[in-house]
Amino acid sequence: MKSNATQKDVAKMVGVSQATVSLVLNSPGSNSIPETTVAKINEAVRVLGYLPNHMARSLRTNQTMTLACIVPDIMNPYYPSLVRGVQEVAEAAGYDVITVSTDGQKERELHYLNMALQGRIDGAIGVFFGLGIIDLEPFINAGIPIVRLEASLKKGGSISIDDLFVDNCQAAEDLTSFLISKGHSQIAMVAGRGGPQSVRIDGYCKALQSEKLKTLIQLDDAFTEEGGSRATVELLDKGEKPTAIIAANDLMAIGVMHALMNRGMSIPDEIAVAGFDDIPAARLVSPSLTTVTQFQNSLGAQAAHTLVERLNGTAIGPGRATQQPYKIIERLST
Amino acid sequence: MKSNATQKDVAKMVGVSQATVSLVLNSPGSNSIPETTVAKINEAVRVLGYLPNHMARSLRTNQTMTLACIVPDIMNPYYPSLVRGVQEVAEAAGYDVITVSTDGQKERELHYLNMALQGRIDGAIGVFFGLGIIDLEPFINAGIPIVRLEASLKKGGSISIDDLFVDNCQAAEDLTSFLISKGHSQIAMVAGRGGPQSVRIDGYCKALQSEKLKTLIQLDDAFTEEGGSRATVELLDKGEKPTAIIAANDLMAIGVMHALMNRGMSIPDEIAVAGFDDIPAARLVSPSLTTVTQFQNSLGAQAAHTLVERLNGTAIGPGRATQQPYKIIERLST
DNA sequence: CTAGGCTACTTATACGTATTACTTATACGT
DNA sequence: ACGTATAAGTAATACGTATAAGTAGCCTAG
Repeated sequence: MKSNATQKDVAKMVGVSQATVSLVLNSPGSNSIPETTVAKINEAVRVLGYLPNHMARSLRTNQTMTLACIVPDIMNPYYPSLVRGVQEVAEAAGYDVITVSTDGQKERELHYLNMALQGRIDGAIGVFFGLGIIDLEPFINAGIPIVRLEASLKKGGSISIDDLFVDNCQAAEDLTSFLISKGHSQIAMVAGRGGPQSVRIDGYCKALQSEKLKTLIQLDDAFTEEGGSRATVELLDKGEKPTAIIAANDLMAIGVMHALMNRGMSIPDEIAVAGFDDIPAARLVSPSLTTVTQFQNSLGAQAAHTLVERLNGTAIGPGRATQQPYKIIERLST
Repeated sequence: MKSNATQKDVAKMVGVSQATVSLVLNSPGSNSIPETTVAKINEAVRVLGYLPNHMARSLRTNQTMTLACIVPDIMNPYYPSLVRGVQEVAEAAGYDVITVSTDGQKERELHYLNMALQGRIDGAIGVFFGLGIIDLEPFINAGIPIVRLEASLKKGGSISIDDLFVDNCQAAEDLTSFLISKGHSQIAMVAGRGGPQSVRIDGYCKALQSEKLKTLIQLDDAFTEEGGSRATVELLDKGEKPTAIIAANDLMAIGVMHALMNRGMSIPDEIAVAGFDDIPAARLVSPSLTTVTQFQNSLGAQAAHTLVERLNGTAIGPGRATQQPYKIIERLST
């Protein structure tokens, strides 16, 4: 079915040609069509409930007014507010947003980027785990703007891409220093193995080394609550007695808290805990979790802004890597 | 830019007509084109990196292979897993999914549904706060399948729409009965004013009345953690001494827990707390929260399944309202 | 030896729009 | 009265695809 009125129908009703209808609809005011005809066309549009066919228009103009927002997993509590930020800015600029989850798989990341080559989207904002800059090059070369969100400054070489990055190394260093300033000297780190956020471990080490304190890192395979719990149990069973634990993300931090509470340790009196990301649950747990926010909502908004500027030609020239802010949110767990 | 190879380019390279290329690409095997030609075409497709232009194809076929998933707010922790469920099934069936947030505003809900009339999507799955069945009728009549997710059985009258609903009234009754069976007789309910989940209050009342117990309802404007806290404080300040509190959703329940802990009350020993929705934070708080899951992931999958069946004609006939399961998840807060 | 049938295609058209190039009628200045 | 400028449109075309309808050549049955 889906039988909508077309410009032809509108034209027939008014008694003009389809071209005239298109003219009136697309250049409001600035053409030679008199008020009376414009009014008649608008009335017919209203009566017939005419809506432009998006596919036809896109085919003609080669513009879809649609962006892709590509994230690893929409169920990961870090991402929804990022997505929301993208949507807000994009829609204000007249773009619709397709949000997709890739599970960090390279092939799925590629699949969605290929939508651009199929003419389905005009550009993309993405957190890519699988794809490197080399994989993105064909898209850039094809003139498809991509804004990448990264956990650290990436050197793109000669390839021109817009990167938004939060300096997670520095953030981890700051968080660690913050704990040192609170009087802690035995600070452990609990993290997942590999992953794009391993720079957080680097920052942690840097802060401790500059104070000549010793590092204590416990890894687990999973970046989840369970992973955090498991790592903490292992740590304690080794006989370690840190006065503070930094987890590589909030989910792990909450796992750390659970493990500690199970051992009857009180937070923050006996031991402090801090995480990364400021997921919604961070302020909901007891005690509320000290963490580092990356202002995901603004980050998404900024990304969309950058992409839209590329698309409408406001921004030209080579891609730029711009640093985005982070902030330690002190709560009751420290 | 976006200069891709077209079927015409492929045809030219092989030395056949564009129609032949289309034929080969769309009816694999079942036509009169010999193996050798097919092979040559496929090779040219590979060499040129041909990808079908989605807009042109959609214009021609009047199918977009894209669905909309319309939710009030992707940042609300209830929705991501629903969305994920939709995506999984839809993509397996060859459909892409556009996820959008409406903030429950009628106009935005309409805006996104209008994408269907513009030929951008083939169908929609939605949680509609603003739109009633009357508003959806034009879409149904236009042959656009919509699957609606509801918190209770809605009578659609003569209008044929597919509804998936979880009997929230019964769920609330069950949850209340569950607490009664645990020995509670003073059970309060904390809820937001209005909202589509007010049926949960009905279920709560029903359970208590059938046991001749008295109801105690405290309302607040916000369905949030703050709302839950505020309502709890008010309740306690009135001198009420419930032994259990049911909140209208998990966020409020967590607010309730915070308020109680601030008063030095221990959960669940002095007072039990339960919520609805099983958001990710529910198992992360301490004590972990007893709640009611609606199996959002399966719910989304089921919705997508229903929609796909409508789209490919597997399911015909009038719309059906089908009940979906829920389950009480007992955790440590009760 | 010819009608019919098959193979392997090709030609032509339509989807709904945006846009360029063109046309007709009127108005205007001289 | 004539040439030109302007107003108010129209006609034609292209975007890339799917598909219905057609065709040329060959083969086989009768």
